[in-house]
Amino acid sequence: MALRHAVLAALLDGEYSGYQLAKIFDVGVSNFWYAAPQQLYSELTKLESDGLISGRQVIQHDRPNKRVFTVTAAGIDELAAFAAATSKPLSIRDDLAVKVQAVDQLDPAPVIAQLEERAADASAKLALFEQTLRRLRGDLDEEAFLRQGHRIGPYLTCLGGCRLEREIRDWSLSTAALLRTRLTRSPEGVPAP
Amino acid sequence: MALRHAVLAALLDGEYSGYQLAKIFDVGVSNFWYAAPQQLYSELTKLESDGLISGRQVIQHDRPNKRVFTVTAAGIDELAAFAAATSKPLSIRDDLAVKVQAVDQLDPAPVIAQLEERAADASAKLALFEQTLRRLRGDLDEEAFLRQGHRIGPYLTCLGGCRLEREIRDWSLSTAALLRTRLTRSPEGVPAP
DNA sequence: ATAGGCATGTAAGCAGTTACATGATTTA
DNA sequence: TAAATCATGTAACTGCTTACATGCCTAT
Repeated sequence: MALRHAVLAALLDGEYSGYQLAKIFDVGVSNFWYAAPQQLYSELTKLESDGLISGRQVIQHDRPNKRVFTVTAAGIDELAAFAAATSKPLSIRDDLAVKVQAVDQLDPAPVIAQLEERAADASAKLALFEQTLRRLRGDLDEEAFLRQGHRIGPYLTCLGGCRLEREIRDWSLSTAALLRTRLTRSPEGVPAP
Repeated sequence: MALRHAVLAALLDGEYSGYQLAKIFDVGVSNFWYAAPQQLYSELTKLESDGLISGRQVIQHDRPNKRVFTVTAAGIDELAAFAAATSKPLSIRDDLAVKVQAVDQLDPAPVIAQLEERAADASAKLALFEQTLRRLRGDLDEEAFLRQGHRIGPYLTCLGGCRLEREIRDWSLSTAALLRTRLTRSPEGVPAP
């Protein structure tokens, strides 16, 4: 049970099809849960047969038809039970950090390049999240929205996503810059360990 | 191929046994890779039979004997190839964020409690990482160490871990505080969506 | 026509989690 | 003597990733 609740939470925002959810989960639902399309299609099937969501066919004329899903009362109950239970610790897995960890015994050039890419990706994601925040709060400013708005959950998680992306961007840039400096200071072969 | 390289990178710091690695990976190796003990024991077996690490028995009199491992030349090659290849995107999975996302339709009390726990955990982890930083840089200040030190990889990833934990702590605290405020303002039942 | 976005799946394989199992030694 | 720490595994299961497969509609 893992994706299950993330999908239920995402469907609280409204009706979505598997394809639409795939796009949402591709950016990671405000950064805290990634899922591949294939996972979603099979999870939706299971959730529906468990009665936690219900699907509805939408006929489209300009493009292929789709099935959109809504959370049922049983689905809300499931979410409530999940929220009350203890959480698994946050899990992070990062290839690039492994490379940085080992960078002293390795050619730093590809690591630097990847850090710079990562920074660019983080900037793009940050921009996306900030746009989402503006969309969610509408005319209100942030403080007013957080005080008065209904449905602030997605806003709060998106704020978390922004924080994270900012740190990733800054860490990646400063790490890349530092490794570059060391490169030029010891042009040929850093002293072997 | 996933844990593989994280283990190799961790073993660059020196010889470790499965049990010692388990403790390192339990905090998440500066936060970027978590692994359960059972994973490590089986991964170490595989890595050794692939010739990427080599084990050595250490006889201990005060406690059970252990086997410690070192990265072989082939292991370094493997890491180099890994570092040069493109990275998988950073992956995050966070139960608690799912709960926050859904918090509008749920009882917020347990979510608030968990956010506060999370903040406390993050503070503790931050303190631990800052201690690691001091240990790694020894007498030098950070700037000097980063300029002159050999083996700065673990320091850099640990800096990343600190950034992350700080954000987690602050986000958790401000989110918990906000949800509390809304609780007291609408004591009985937030208007149903 | 062909590339790209929309839309939904199946199947196989690999990685990660949970539960179980064992045993020595040290500290309270 | 009971709990905690050190030390290492096996087995079963679940969840995630990768590869493959299909087909519609729109824009170029």
